[in-house]
Amino acid sequence: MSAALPPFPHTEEPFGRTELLQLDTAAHEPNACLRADAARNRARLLDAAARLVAEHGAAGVTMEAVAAAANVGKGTVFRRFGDRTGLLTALLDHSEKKFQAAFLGGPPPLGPGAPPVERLRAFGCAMLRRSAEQLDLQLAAEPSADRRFASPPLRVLHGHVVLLLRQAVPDADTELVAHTLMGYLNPVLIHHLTRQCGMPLERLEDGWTDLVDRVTAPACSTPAAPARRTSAAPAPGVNS
Amino acid sequence: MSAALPPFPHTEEPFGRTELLQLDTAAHEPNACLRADAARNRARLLDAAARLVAEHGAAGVTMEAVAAAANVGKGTVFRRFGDRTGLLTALLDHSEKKFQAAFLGGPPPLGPGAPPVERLRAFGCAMLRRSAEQLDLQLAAEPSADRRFASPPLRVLHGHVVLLLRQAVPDADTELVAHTLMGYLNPVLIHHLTRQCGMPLERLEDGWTDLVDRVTAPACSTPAAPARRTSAAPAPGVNS
DNA sequence: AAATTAAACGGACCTCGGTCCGGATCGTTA
DNA sequence: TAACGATCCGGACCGAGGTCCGTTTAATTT
Repeated sequence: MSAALPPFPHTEEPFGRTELLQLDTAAHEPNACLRADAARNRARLLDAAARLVAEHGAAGVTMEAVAAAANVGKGTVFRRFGDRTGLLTALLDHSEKKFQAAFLGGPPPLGPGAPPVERLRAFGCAMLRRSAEQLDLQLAAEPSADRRFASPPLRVLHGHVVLLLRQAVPDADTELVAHTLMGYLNPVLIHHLTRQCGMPLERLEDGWTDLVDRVTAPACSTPAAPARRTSAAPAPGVNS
Repeated sequence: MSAALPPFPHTEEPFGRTELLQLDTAAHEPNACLRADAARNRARLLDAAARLVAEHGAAGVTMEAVAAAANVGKGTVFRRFGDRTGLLTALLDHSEKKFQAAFLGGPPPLGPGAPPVERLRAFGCAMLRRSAEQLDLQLAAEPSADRRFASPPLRVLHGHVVLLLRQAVPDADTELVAHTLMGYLNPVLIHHLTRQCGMPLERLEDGWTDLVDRVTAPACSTPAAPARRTSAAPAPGVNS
């Protein structure tokens, strides 16, 4: 119906189908097999974009402005990054990679070594703090609807949480619980709570640890939980 | 910095500052004190929009198209509804009102009369089902960032959940927990899970009741919950 | 080194959301 | 009913995202 053939053959796959959990470095290592000029322009563009963001904030990152500032045609920007969110995402990529490395292989309590529940706590707090900076960029990069949850970075994060949850609360629909947890860390929500409602970040962090505790608490005889047809199975559809 | 004076004096307040919880009917009753021609055009526009949505889906609702279909100038559309999301929101308004009435004053288990936890369960399931239809419209009406959480409809929903939570789990930062719960019901997430991952709605419903149970479970000695500086107080900042 | 081809380039062009403002209308007051 | 001010109307206009397609260029083959 709408599955248009790629208008640009080699657009930086806005959101490829990275298979499950694994550092998505390889698939995303940028200047890998790019033609020389392409790589050069990519660098120029990213550089220009960063400059613009520094000068005029995320809102100042106009596709035309970036193109101009990089001495490059508008079409080139779209070819490389697909669309605006693609460009912004690429800008955030560096910080993203660092964070992934931290909770996948770094030292405890974020990385492996600590008990799952504790890692969950650390995970959320780290994300909250990371979002506190970068908030404007993250908001601007927020893709509407579809891609939002399909994006590789989010998939990695989600997958990580699922893994930890499976250890902490095996008897649960971890997929769904993970989405709940991740929802709490949604930049849009964080923005609303901190910037619009004026909540201090500490309160959000407390809320997070409390949430983790509640969600991972042993099911100690909930009073009346009628007819729960809990289907905690891996699920039929394409997971994510 | 950006607080522009209203370009249009009488634009249907996209998102007014309705004070706290209360059926926002009064404040929003549409054709109230509108000039005759304005009211007439408002009706025409809404009608045209509905027609377009029926014919071409939510994506077909272009501001220009609506204006044309209603035999009205483009500016008029913006004057009345502020922007695209305002128009879409107005379209969803009817269903919204019905739903609000149902859980605020309707029969149990949705309305008052049942125990809080049970009402919470019903609430989520009802929302899930309501979203299942209307999904495309809701997605299209989704305002980006800012207004997302400031919108009166969402405030009412959120407020309701807060109220129920205060009864069910007095010792908790209900504000935050409510946001968590509402996050689970986010149309974008529902869309992803049902349409993109192919999860059956039933699974989401099970997930909801399970979530409610976990979150409202009595705090029965969580193993090791170190140094939780739980500040469950009404909170300093502007609540929402 | 010349030929070949896949990919990259660039900018004209389109669409759509949103703004502006001169002129038409409504509702009211005298 | 005549005049007046507040409100509304409409469509020209603007900026930004996104597409197209003819041209240029980097890599590979002969």
